Amino acid sequence: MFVINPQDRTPIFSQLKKQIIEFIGIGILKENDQLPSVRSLAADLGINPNTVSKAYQELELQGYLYTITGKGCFIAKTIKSEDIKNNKLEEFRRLSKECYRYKIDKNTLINILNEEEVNEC
Amino acid sequence: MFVINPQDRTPIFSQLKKQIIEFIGIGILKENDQLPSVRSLAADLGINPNTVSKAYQELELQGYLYTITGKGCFIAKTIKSEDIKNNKLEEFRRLSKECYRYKIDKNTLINILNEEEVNEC
Amino acid sequence: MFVINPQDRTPIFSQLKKQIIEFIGIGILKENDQLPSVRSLAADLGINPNTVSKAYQELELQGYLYTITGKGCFIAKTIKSEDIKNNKLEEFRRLSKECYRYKIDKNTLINILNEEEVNEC
Amino acid sequence: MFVINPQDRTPIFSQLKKQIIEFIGIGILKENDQLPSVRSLAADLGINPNTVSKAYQELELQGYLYTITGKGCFIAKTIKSEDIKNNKLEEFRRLSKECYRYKIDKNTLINILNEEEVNEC
DNA sequence: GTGGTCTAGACCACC
DNA sequence: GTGGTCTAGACCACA
Repeated sequence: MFVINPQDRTPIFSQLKKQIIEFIGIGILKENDQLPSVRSLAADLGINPNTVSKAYQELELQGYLYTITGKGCFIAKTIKSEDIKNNKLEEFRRLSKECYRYKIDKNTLINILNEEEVNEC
Repeated sequence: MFVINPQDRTPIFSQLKKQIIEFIGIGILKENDQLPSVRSLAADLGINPNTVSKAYQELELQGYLYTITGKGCFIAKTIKSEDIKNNKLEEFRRLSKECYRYKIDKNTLINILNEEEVNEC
Repeated sequence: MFVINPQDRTPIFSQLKKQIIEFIGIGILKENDQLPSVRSLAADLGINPNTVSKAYQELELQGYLYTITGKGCFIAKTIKSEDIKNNKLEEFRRLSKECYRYKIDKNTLINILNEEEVNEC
Repeated sequence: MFVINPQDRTPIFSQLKKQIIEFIGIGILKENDQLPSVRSLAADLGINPNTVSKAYQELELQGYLYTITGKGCFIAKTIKSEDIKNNKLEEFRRLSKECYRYKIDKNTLINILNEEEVNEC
């Protein structure tokens, strides 16, 4: 389900967090879905359970998960899913602004949007 | 000229590199322009000279700068400007793809493009 | 009768204990009242019978309950009610002290007391 | 400066977090004050640096601190200090409500407030 | 020097 | 079985 790239310089627990947030955003992980257990996921990915635990705990602090000790970790109310989309939109706005500063033409950007829309189908 | 945010988690030398590259891309820094000396820039920004030095060294390795010992650092051929645009476009393509995966509507994205185009004027 | 919040980080058996003690304090549960059986309460609350059992056992150890094997669990002498009030008062004193240390004004605290007194009616 | 009670069942890192938050609330720790380094505090308290680090990191996630890698940890904008007071007030309101439910008289509570106010001076 | 990450391995509480 | 905490010890990046 999740993929860790050891070459990537971003910390393992961050890679994991990012993927979980993405899966919530895309809708693969839904409210009250149970996440794999700390130990099993660690074994699957070949990493230390503490590392998985750290990812889960930070996600809990940020409100993406809730934990029931002795039972497992579960996706929190999907309100967060809207937050995730909004973050993406903010990122998009920032990047658009940057493109304009580099004097990139709006039509060039819209062409890319059209191309990728087709790829997606 | 440059702005450093020490609270930002991205290393200071990276912040500096990024801004120099951006200035080359936008055209504020042109071929053969001289950069401020390591010491003076460090003093201006209130950071360690080693940090400035590290930024300059990496930029030289990547071909953005050339150094003349005893004289200073200078911007290398501005051809890089095109590369930077292309990098931005690739980034834009990647982000668009992601937005579609999040089921964000194309019109929402185009609206943002329109809004930012106006802001830019 | 009892309410369990599995998402709450306090262990379920503690939540249960706390509510039983409160009910004794308020007078809802009186001396010699019978508590629901371990199995039925567990079924009602959708939790593990072991968890209910643990709560009952600890309460018995603390003198709040007595058990008659084969018949069930019963509330012990209600004298405990006074103790509970005193505990609350001690807690109140501790918290008041803390508020003062935080430079919170006495009038602010009295206002809250007045507001809640009205709500209670 | 900080005190760890190993007898206390609450986790060490939580005890530490709590004390730091209190110190911010009381005003002992102010905006931009530097906290002791992870290693030195760990040595002082006789605990593992990782444990201190965990406390600091959670406080950062919650907005109480900011970290400059290579320099240290610093108290964030004191806006948080208001939050801390408000949390105390909420706690006070909850406890007041509870006292009333136990049929504790308002005057009893006000007497305690008066007594503690004197002690504080 | 600073903090950040990771591992290995231990022990605990809860269900 | 679940997650939570802690230690010891290693290595890295940054200033």
